[in-house]
Amino acid sequence: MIQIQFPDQSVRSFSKGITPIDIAKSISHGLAKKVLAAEIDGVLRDATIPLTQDCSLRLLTWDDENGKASFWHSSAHLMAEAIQAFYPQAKFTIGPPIENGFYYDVDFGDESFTADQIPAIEKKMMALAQQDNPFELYPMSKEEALAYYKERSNEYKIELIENLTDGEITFCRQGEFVDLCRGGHVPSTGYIKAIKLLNVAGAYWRGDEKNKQLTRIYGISFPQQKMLDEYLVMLEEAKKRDHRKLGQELGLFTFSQRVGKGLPLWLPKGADLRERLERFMRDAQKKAGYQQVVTPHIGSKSLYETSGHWDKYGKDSFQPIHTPEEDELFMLKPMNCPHHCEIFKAEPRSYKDLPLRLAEFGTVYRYEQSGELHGLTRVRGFTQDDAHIFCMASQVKEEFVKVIDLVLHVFKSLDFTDFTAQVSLRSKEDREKYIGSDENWDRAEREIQEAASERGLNTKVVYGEAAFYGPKLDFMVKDALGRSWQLGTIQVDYNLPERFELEYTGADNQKHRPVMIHRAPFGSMERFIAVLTEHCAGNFPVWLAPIQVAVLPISDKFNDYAKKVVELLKNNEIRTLFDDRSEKIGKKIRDSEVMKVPYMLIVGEKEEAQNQVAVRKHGSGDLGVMSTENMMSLVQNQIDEMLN
RNA sequence: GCCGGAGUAGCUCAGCUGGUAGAGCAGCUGAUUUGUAAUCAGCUGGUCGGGGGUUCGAGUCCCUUCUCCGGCUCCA
Repeated sequence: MIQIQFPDQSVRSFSKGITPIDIAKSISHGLAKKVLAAEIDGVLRDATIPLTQDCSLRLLTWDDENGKASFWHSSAHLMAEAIQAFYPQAKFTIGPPIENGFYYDVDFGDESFTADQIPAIEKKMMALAQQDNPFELYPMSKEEALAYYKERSNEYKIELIENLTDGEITFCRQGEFVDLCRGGHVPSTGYIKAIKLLNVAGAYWRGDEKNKQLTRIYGISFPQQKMLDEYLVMLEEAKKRDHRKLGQELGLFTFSQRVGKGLPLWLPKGADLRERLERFMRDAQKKAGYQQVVTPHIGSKSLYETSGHWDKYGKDSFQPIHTPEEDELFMLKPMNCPHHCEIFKAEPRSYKDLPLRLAEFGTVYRYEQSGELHGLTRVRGFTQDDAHIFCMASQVKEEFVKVIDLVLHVFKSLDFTDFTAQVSLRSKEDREKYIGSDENWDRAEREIQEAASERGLNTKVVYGEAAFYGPKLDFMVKDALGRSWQLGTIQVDYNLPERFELEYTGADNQKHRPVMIHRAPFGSMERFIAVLTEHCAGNFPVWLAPIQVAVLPISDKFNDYAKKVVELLKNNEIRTLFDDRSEKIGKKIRDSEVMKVPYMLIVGEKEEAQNQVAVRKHGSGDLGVMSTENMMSLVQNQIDEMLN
């Protein structure tokens, strides 16, 4: 007999060799049907493997993250089996589950895999699923495993096996397909009822550009057809929130091939929205003790030689600009910090001046790889809500906390709740590549984490993600399609003060080197607006909406009265659209609804007679009649609520 | 940059196996004077992303190039 401990801490005895699925059956048949896999002593395993010693057991269903993982991982095996049926020469590499679905990276050799093969693969997968073949996990010695893949000249699996320990290697067989696998499968292929292969992409072996590019096939699967249908509908819905689509529909921005790719053109409504956000940030920063500066869009090449950026990024940047003067070279600025360092140096600094906080909406230009460009989230010219804080090492923590507060204030004002904070620290091993003293690093790393936890941030600590010049804290947000983007960032920098030989005079009358903190709460205006647009599906909060109120006369007869209402609103700085077209009211309402205008004021005979307006709110309908003054305070209150 | 997909009117899209472009919306003009998500009619609008080729003939087939989309890699 062995003792099994369940998640509720209860312990029961079972005979040795019982499988998790049998245990599930002993509890209830309903449960047994739902069990996909199991966590044994916290490790994801197949539910069909015999238990031979005391352990803790958690039965996993679709509702568990790891349950889904086993399901999708099994689906990857199934896809590989289907692919193998069509491409016997294909070499399989890795096929993991991901957040939504799974993929498999395959080396098709000389053959190329294209998207039009997908339906055939899907069909084959369904056929294989219906065979309900069990996933059988069995051990292999390292020698046998290597021999198996040598015979099939699969250098990828060989490389994987070489890094594994003999005795811990297992293979998995389902139907005709055998794969190196540590496990975590559903009991049999029949569990998979609905499959959709989503796209084909190139992916480098082990994520390294120098390695061979493999074909990655992404898919998703479900235990019920209905769930797949719902998922696909959800994907369609998400696409409607795409900022690129909304940006066009709402007239926020555009791109022109002639201007150049990755160079957004802000249309009046988008520019207005952007300016409003800038003003909001400027005011918040003023209160937080920042001073605004302005620097040019270019800087001499030597500036970037000093900063070290030329060496590190020069060849992948926009190339230097020449002048009529020979040997005179300027760079489009890829960041604002070198300019700000020179501002720091413009006069002698005392410890009493610190922290010195220099802010600028600085437009920078980076030559991003063409395949990377993406709407407003990845562009080649963008404006950072940048600032550099020059402070003493002893002030880093306090400044960090203040920046976090600023970011949280901004996020709250925009109703941004779904974000995570990522703390990026040095890698635990390779410490050579980092600049700055261990002492400073240790302190900054500790203080960043303290600052984050003091402000109750939901943080994820990642080792090895720190920049070479300092640790950082990034705010990550997901877009409509679940892709993660970095917005706000706070970074400690020991490098630039060194390179620019920044100094201040301390209380001891000695020269000291300040620490620099780079920070940008929005990150970039472009990316922030992109994510904001998706976040609110184009329904911007009233304080940001390019048009806040549309005045819609029932007919031309009431244009004069409507015009008075419009004037009153405009005099009170409410952004107002006057729709005086000779269209029917239904059409005017529809057009304003489509443009996501927060409030519509309908005025006709009754309203004119009573000197009132009929208010309709976007998305929710008629709010009834009121005076224009009351309407304005309604709007004003809503704005105040968001901003205070 | 690499792998895969796609470019037809301002927007959304149709155009079968090659026979010299079509709809709805938008725009313009006119009529209509309207009560909470599309009034009617007429008109304008496209070297079918660019270039080259095959063909009697190319939106349709081939090559090349640009741009966009999905990923990979990178991101000071």
